[in-house]
Amino acid sequence: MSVQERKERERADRERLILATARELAEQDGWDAVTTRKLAERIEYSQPVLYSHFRGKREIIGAVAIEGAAEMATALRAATAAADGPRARVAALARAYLGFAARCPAVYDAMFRLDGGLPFAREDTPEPLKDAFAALLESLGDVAGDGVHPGLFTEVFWAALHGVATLTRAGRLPPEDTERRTELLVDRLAVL
Amino acid sequence: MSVQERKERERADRERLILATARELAEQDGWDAVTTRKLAERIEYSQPVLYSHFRGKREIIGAVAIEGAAEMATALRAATAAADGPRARVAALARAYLGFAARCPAVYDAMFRLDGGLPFAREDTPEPLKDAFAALLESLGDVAGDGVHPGLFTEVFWAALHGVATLTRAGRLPPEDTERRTELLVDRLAVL
DNA sequence: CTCGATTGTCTAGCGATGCTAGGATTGACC
DNA sequence: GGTCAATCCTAGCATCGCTAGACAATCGAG
Repeated sequence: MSVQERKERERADRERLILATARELAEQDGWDAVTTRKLAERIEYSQPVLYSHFRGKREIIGAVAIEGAAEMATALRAATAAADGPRARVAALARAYLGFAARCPAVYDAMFRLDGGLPFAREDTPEPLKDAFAALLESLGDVAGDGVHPGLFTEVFWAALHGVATLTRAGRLPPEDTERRTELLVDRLAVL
Repeated sequence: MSVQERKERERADRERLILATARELAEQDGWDAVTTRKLAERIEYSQPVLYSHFRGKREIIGAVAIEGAAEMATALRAATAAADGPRARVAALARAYLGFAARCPAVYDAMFRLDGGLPFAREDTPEPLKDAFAALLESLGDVAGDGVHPGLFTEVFWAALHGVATLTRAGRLPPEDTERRTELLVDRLAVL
């Protein structure tokens, strides 16, 4: 069975290579620049090989989104763990979220802007996506305020962060005032 | 000079037809379905005619965005004018904004999600875009709270609405609780 | 060790896309 | 009516995501 195992391992390696390369290309020049041809050339295989791993480009985006969700979750938890006091924790969360969006715009797009064919806000939502939301909920649930459902509050806070992130990157909001915007957001939305 | 005038009039008519058709197609099946071929066929001209009016698809999207901004501005002003009291006015504004985004998703995408080649948040930003922001500012400036710059507050409120609108339509947020989310947003962000 | 069968990979190509060059046709003016 | 410029269309380019079918490598049975 060792031959089989080696093959499976190699296949898994190649799949990781595909995702890493796709991500690299996307971060460099955006997802439109991630063509199946360019991707295939980079991994030194022909195009059809990609389709033996993923149904198509959409599924590649979806896979990157899941990867990214896991990373975001740990980034958020790391940021909030280092802060003390609810105010500082929420502020750290917001900064970490926007920092992730600014640092990895392609991954962020895969997660929240593009169609990766993933189910959201459902039972069959992939675990990493649920967990990323859970990471938000952990810090935001406490500051939802009386009579406000923590999940709903988290959704609203998340949406506000998402709006700032996307509008900023799309050039709709000047990036200089990001810090003041997050301060305002934290101070107004969170009940401390 | 009457011949010239007629020609210019016909040209302007055709340009309006192009935009209306593009918008119709986009609202039906999304902007990806708005191909230059399909668009040309619908207006009963050949493809190159489109390029005598617009530099390309991007510029068509930009033109639709400008149209949409004007409509959104009037929709927002109509909604806020009918409300009395600052709380009701802000709530009406939020509802009108999200209503517009839900009713005209393609136009909304053209305005805030896609690349229409338009400059934003600058001096040379097209007037309708500035005016749409002004429409937001008119109702939100009063509830920014002491010591908070009205423009900054408007940006944040807008970003929050934008986040709710896009995440909802992308299937990231269940649409049922939209009303509760806007209530929360209004109550927390606005200083009454 | 040989020889089918299976697995893996690649070449080549399909239908679409946005966009454009260059020829044809129309229509205004003298 | 003839000339010329403006107008429009046919045809095609490069590129896209994706796939069929040929080819080569590998495996297991005799």
